Amino acid sequence: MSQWYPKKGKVIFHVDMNSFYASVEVAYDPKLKGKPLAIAGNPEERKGIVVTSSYEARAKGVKTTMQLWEARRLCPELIVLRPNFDRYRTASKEIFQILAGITSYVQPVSIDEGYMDVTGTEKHGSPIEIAQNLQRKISNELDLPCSIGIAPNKFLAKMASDMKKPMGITILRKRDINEKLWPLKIEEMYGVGEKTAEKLRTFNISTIGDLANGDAYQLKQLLGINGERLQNKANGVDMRPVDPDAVHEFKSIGSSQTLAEDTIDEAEIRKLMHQLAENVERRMKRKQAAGQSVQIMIRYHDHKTITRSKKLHHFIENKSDILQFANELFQKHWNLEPIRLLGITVQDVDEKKNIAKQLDLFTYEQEAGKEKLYQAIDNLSQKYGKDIFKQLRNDDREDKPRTSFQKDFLDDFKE
DNA sequence: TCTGGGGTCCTAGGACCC
DNA sequence: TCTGGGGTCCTAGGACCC
Repeated sequence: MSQWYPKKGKVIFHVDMNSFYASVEVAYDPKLKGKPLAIAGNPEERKGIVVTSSYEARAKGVKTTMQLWEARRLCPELIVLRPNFDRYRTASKEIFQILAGITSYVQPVSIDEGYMDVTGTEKHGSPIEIAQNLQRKISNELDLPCSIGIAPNKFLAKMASDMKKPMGITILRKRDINEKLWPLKIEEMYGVGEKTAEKLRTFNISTIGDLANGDAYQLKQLLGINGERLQNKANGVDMRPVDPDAVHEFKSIGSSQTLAEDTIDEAEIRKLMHQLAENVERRMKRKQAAGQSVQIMIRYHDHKTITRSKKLHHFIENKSDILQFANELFQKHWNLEPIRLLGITVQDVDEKKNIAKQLDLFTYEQEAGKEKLYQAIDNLSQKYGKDIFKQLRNDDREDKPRTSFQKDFLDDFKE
């Protein structure tokens, strides 16, 4: 005899560490417990802004991104520490190891938060019991507080974890959204920032409920594909799976820095470019990665920011290569006005083991040697008109059979 | 005083190919 | 010949998140 079962949905957790950097510092030095604490950039320079603060500091009005001098004015007894990223990375690894004790479907989304798909893990208890145990374990073993949202999908879990802090556990079922989600102001919705909230307000949409029940066609006109997605989420619909591999699919690695003072001094700029290229190289090495385009970012004195990038024909990973292409872009595009910030990012990045799969090793080596040639062809084509040379280059890229002219040219050129 | 630094995803125009 | 449409790649910028 067949029996009807309600189709069971998924159970998704969103685990969110509470004021993570500050909490790690307190766990590391318990004397800080109960005191107003802020983690901030260099207080001597203008980048001295609050990155995170303890709840004691928040009670005095200290907020993330606040200028340090302002935070100190609000809270004179504020203890300020510089960030210690190695410490935070270590704590993060330990947290995710604890989560992995329940299921392998864990997707870290940043250093201090992640999703879990705990569907079918009944042997560890009911969802609420699992959440309580995780929270207790992270607190007992690492002395770190977290909030956990429990829901049928990622979006609702994310919104739920935000509802009770610190050390909260919140369940947000589909049938609860009308009461718990819809009254929230639209800017509290994950994925809605200042600009989008502003646009939505012109449509008289000021709560998540307004968005859920808004005109789908109008929303699409206003926000494109994002309008559709946001409205679905507002209605509790989000099909994105928890993807444990997403963390390995990083796409860019960059480093940028605001200067102590705006500058046009080329020696100083060169020094900073070196530093940035070195940072990028170090982080690429750590991830065993290489990338296929280079982007620079220049922020001028007036805050105007430009990005310029170049796609390469081969993968790069070393400081010298990164610096070379970054410098070329910089020379070409700097308008000689005072610079406030510089950045270098390598894009189209992948782990080297994956690249080796795409390209056999022979090709990989060969590609590296071709870059100079391509560069020269680019130059020549600018000088003599581009058609013949462009064709030449495209044919070469695509490994089409070459005409004898092209072959001769290439051979000539190599010598 | 003009908010740091690390990211992801989307859009839109131009070039180019079919 | 200027006549259309579709698709992909590259580049630059914008919005958003932690």
